[in-house]
Amino acid sequence: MTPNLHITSQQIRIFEAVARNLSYTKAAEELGLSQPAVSIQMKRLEENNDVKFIEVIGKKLYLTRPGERMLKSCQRILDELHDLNGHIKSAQQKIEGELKIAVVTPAKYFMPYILKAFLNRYPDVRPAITVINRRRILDELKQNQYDLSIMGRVPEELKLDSFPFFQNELVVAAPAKHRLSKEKRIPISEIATERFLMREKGSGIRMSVEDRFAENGIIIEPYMELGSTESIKQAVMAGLGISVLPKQAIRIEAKHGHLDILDVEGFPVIRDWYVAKMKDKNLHPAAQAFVDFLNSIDIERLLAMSDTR
Amino acid sequence: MTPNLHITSQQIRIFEAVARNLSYTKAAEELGLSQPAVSIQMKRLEENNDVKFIEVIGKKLYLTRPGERMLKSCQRILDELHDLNGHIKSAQQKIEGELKIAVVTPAKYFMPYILKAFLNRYPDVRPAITVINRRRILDELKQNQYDLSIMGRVPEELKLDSFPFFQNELVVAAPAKHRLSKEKRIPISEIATERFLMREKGSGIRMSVEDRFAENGIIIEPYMELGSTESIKQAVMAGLGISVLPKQAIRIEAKHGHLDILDVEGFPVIRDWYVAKMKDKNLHPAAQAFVDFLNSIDIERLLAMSDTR
DNA sequence: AAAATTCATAAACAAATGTATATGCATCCT
DNA sequence: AGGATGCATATACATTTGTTTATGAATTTT
Repeated sequence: MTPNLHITSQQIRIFEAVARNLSYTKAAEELGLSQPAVSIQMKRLEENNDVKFIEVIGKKLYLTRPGERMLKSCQRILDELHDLNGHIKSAQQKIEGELKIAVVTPAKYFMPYILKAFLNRYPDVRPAITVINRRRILDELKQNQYDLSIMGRVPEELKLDSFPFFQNELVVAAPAKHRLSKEKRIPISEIATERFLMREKGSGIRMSVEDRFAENGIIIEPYMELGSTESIKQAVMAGLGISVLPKQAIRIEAKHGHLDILDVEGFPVIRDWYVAKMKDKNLHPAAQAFVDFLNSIDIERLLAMSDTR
Repeated sequence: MTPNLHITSQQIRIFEAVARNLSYTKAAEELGLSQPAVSIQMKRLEENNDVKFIEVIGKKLYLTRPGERMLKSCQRILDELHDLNGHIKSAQQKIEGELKIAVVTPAKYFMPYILKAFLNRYPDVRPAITVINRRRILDELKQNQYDLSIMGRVPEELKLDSFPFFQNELVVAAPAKHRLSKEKRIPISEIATERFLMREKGSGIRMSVEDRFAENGIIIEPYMELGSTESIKQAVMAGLGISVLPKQAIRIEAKHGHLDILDVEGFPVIRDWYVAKMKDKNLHPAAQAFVDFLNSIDIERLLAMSDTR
C-alpha cells in the first residue's frame, strides 16, 4: 500500500485557486486569505509531498506536469464536494424518499387512509409499510430497520420517543331504551344474538370489530350491511339493530338519548395510537413530516370522511 | 454561490473508515488513531455542517441518508487522491513524455544524431525540437516555452543555468607541405579555388562548412564526395585535395606531419555548445535525463560513428 | 531609471485542529 | 448478573494553520 498524498482540503482549495488564476495574490483575494498564507500552504504542500507543482519564472506562475495533474484532481474533488453539498443541503429540506414504517397488525385498518392523505400532500415520499407483530417491531426498531412505528401501547423498557396521535374508542350502540340498556357488564355472547348492523366487508372498522369478537370465539352474522358510519348510526336510532361505532361519532346522539351505549364485556374497544421512534434515531425530513402530519390532522374527521373505520 | 461543505481531508479519511467498518474503534485502529480522536472528528464534522451522518443506536452504527451519500463522495475523493498519488509518484521517476527543446539554427546539424542516441536509451520520451534564432530563444525561454535550449553562447544577463557539453573546432586540412601550408591568414577566397573533398549532401558537417563559406559569398563546388570523415582524411593525406574536418579527428596526423592545418580566414570554426535552462525552471525527469545524457556521452565519438559532421 | 507589482520570507501571535489519557455510561454477551 | 465492549466526554497539550506587519528580491511597466 503506497502512502497516500499528504494534502489538506484547504490546500486543495488554495491550489485550485492558484492554478486557475496563476497568481498567488489573486488566489488569496479570491479566497479571502492573505498572500503569505497562500504562499506558505503551497510551499508546505510541495515540501510534504516532495513534488514541485508550481514554477515561478520571472513574475509568472507556471504549472509543472505534476501541477497540471494536480489541478485536474483538485477540480474533480471540489466538484465532488460541491455536488455532495448540494445533495445534502437539499436532502435536508426536501420531503421525499423512502419512509419506512412498521405497523402493528390492527393499525393496518386505518393506516392506508392516513397515508393516502399524507401522500396527497407530499407526493414524493415513498412509504414502505410493514405489518408485523408487536414483539418483532421492538426487535427490528432496535436494529434500525424502520424510521417510525405505529403501535397501540409504548413499552417503557425501551428507549423510545413516542407521541400519541389518535384516541379511538369503539362502543356498542343500541336503539334508545334497548332491552340491555340498563344492564352492566353484558356478556359478549349475549350481544352476538342481536341483529347486527355492519359496514361492508373490508371496512376497517368492521374488521376491527370482527377481530374483537373473534378473540372471544364469536363470529357475527351481519343482519344488514350499510355503506357508511352515518347510515349505520341512523339505522340504529331507527331501531333496526345494534352496531359498534366510534364513540366520537355518536357522542351527541347518546347524550340526547337518541341511542344508548351498552356496557358490553370487552367494550369499549379502546385504541390509543402512538407513533414511535428510537430515541437516538434521527428522523429524516419525510419521517419528521409524517409525525407532524399525524399531530396536525384531525384523524377522526379524516377517517369519517373516508368512511372506513 | 452556496457555501461549500466544511470538511478536512482527515475527516474524509476518518469518515470513510468509520462508514466502512461501522465502528469508531475499528476505524481508529485502522487509521492508527485513538478512539476519541475519531469520535471528536465525526462530531465536529456533523456540527460544522449541521447534518447527522451517523446514528448510534444501541451499540451499532448506522449511516443516515446523508451519511450514505457522504460515504460515496468520500470514496470517490479518496480514489481520486490515490490515482493522483500514483501518477505523481510514477511521473517523478519515469523518463517519458514530452521534452521541449529550443535549438539555435546551426545546432540542427548535429542534434538529430544526439537525439537518436538518446531515444535509443529512453524510447518513451517524445522530443519536440524547435529551431529558432538566438534572440527568440531567450524571449521564449523566459516565457517557459521550453524545457531546455541548445546554444553556442550563453548570455550572461539572463538567469540561465547552463552546462557546456561539446566543443567542436573545424579546421581546414590540406596534404602535407601544401603550397599554402606556411601562409598566414589565407583569404577565404583563395581556398575556394582548391579541389574540395566533401561529405555527401545532407551531412551535418558539410552543411556547417557550406554555411560558413556562404557567409562570405562563396559557393564551393566539391571536387569529390566521400562517405565518411575517415575516408576524407585519407584522401587529403593522399594529396587528392583539401577539406574541412574536426580538429579532433586529425589531431594525430597533423602532429606527425601527415597533413597540414591551414590558417584560413574565418577558420577554425569554433563551436562551443551549451545546454541551458531557466534558473528557476524545474527539470522533469526526461529533461534531467537529457542533460545527464549530454554530459555523459562522448559526443565526438558519437558524431564520428554516425559519420555526419 | 524610477515606480509598481508580485512572490518569498520572517517574526510574533491567535485560532483551529488533532491528540492521548482517563473515565463514564450504556449495551451486549455469557 | 457480571464482565467485556464501544461510544461519549473532559482535560490538557501539541501541532498546524492562518494572521498581520514588515521587508527583500526580482520583474514588469511607465
